[in-house]
Amino acid sequence: MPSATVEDYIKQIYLISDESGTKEVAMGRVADALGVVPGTATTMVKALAAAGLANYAPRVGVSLTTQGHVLALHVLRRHRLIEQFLVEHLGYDWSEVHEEAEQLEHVISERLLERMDKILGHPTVDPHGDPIPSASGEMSDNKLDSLLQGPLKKTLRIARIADQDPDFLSYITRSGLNPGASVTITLRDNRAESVHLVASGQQLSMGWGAAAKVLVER
Amino acid sequence: MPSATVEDYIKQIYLISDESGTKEVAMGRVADALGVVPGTATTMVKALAAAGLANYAPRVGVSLTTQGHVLALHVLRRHRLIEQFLVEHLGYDWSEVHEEAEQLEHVISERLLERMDKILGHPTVDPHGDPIPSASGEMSDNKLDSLLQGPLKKTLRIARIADQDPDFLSYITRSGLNPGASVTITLRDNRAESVHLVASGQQLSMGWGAAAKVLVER
DNA sequence: GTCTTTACTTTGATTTTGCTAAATTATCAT
DNA sequence: ATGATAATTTAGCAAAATCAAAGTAAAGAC
Repeated sequence: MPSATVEDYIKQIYLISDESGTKEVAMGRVADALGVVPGTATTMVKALAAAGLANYAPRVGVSLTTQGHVLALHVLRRHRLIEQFLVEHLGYDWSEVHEEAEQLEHVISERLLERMDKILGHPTVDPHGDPIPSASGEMSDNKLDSLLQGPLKKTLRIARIADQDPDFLSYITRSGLNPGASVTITLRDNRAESVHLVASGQQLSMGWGAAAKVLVER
Repeated sequence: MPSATVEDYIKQIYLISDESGTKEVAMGRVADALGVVPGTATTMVKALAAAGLANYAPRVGVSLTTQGHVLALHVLRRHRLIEQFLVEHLGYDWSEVHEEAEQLEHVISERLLERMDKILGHPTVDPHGDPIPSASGEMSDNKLDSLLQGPLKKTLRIARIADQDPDFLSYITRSGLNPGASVTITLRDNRAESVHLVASGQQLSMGWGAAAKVLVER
């Protein structure tokens, strides 16, 4: 069985690759994501390659093999199902589930995972709106617009918040921008790099950095 | 934070001490319980002593300090609450919860533990009838008779099965001797070292080894 | 086209954790 | 006292994961 550290590396490589849209992930980004010095990442990624989980090209980056991809989706499935379970059945707030899931994802058994899945009714997204891979490794990847791309003056639905930081998430909650809530983009100001919104009757504005993390649909 | 291994050592020392009724636990028993050679146990127990969790007297044995005792009860609380939760809320059979809890007990957060406790209604025993220490470290220790000591021809209630082996537990289930079930001891045969019972209308008999693990009350 | 910056790799070492094997020593029962 | 049993000591291994620091390569600056 892969160690918790290996699972974390694979997961991060997957997430970075997915987010950036590139197959190869630069070592620097891996090192950053794992909070280690670059040399450590290089060493570890070589080990992943030796274990058949990744392809490593020096000075280019790392990509996942089929096997690595499968593992990444398994880890993500565990993580997100746990988050969903904590919110649905343990009374957790969605802003506080990440840390707990981070630990549990490495020790939970297949059996427990599938029981949770069944009890939850085979959910396809977690509390943040992140898609949950199926047991067979499929995952919906409908491309969503962020508040930076979505149309103005239309009623949109918050589909996903692409950040796990509790502070940011509770700001989102306070602003009435939880997944599922409705929002209308009233104005985008390119000079000020800000977006103006109306959500649950309230007017508010946010900078581009934050707006990019709020994904909407419809 | 103590490692999973440290927690396992402390837990086992507690359990052996509790079961044998002696404060000091011989190193051999520790080594056996943890599945290591005696030298390993000696080294580890010295480390526990250095960490203030145990008192170690060479050639005598190991006992827990107050701190170690507190830790042991915490670990036991986690383990047993998890077992109870798996049975009550995840549809686990009581014979299969032990392994899962063994893993989870080392990573679950205090917060999650207390949520589970609350949702379960602050149970005082787990699915095997083992008492669950309270958050403040108290634990009921009503001395129970086993089938070897209980009175003959009285209706007794199964209170606890003092074994975690899935095989044994599913034998218990098949025999209708789950915790909570009623049983009557009809005969004890000292020559044959056997006990004869009636449980849920069925007659059965078991040897002393097995009978000692079935604890009854009333 | 050389230079410099930045990113990455290499090397060598360390730390932590847990373990074993084998030799030695103490304890206890007879 | 003697021998058996149990525990201890010592020395050492091995895996996992890390860092510091020196070296190298590639890319853009000029």
